[in-house]
Amino acid sequence: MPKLDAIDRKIIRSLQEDGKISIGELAEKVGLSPSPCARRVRLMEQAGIIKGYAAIIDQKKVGLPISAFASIKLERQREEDLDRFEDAVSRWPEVLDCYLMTGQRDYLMRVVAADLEAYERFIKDKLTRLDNIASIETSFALGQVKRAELLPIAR
Amino acid sequence: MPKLDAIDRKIIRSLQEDGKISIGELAEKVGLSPSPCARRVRLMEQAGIIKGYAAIIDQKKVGLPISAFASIKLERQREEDLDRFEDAVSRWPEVLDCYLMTGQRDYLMRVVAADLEAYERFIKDKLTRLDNIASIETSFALGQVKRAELLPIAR
DNA sequence: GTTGAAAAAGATCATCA
DNA sequence: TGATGATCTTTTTCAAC
Repeated sequence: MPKLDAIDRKIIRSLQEDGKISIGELAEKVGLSPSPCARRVRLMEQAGIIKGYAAIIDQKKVGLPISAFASIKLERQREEDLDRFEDAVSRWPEVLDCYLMTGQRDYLMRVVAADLEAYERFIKDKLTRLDNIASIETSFALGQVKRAELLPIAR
Repeated sequence: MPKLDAIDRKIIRSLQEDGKISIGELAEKVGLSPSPCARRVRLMEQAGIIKGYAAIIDQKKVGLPISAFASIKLERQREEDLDRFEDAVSRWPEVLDCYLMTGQRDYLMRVVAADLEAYERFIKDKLTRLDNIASIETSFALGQVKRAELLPIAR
């Protein structure tokens, strides 16, 4: 894994703020000429540091105002039980974020939905269909205060 | 606010999967010629449906392996108390996600950090400096199972 | 909404320092 | 690792249909 220097970090920062910035502009921002700048970007893409580029969409404006957080406890926590659960989660498009947690609960996931009914359908038709679920606790978000893409990387 | 038809939704879907796809390729994918396709993208950008474009960065690979979830309860919940809290959150780069919640806890936020010490510093130097914090409960993520950008929009 | 063409901007690559 | 310059691709912006 290549080490990141100050210029790499500047590049990452700029690309998180604007993924569509041109190489020329980016190069100018970080104090390089376009070629070496493009080379650094390519290397970071290949190394998986830059995983990809995405348009950021307003959830509400596309009819998905609900974010529900579900805390999930499994009955068994062997490696293969976790893998099976994680495979399922990866396939469900309603689950936007999912973390394996320390402490009481095993997983914390954020599920988006058009309304409460759609969320209930997700729980009933998908989540509870898995054997191995010990408990589910849901809290709903009243609003998104922040969802940032910009990681707090040292300058 | 313009209504989204099936083609708009396809465009959104493609742009979430690859924010850097060219207009030509995108047009082909959604079954349009480039000009109207570019126009639809521009309109959705202006309407704020597409909020922007960002590079997706691997948190671990840039030295930020810790994700901590902090549940926060405020002492007072008047409009202005919430606003003040949300302003602070918006300014703190360590907080990547933050939601206003129903139920017992007022806010749920995800804080990223290089290590536990950095997280503690965030809590001590920033979060607890706010008056109006009644309680903080932290759980740590052992790993990120999923963080998707692709919203589950009806086809 | 489509097509086609021309102008402008951007990406890429070989090469040299 | 960075700079330069030639080349090739893509985007944008028109017009006309």
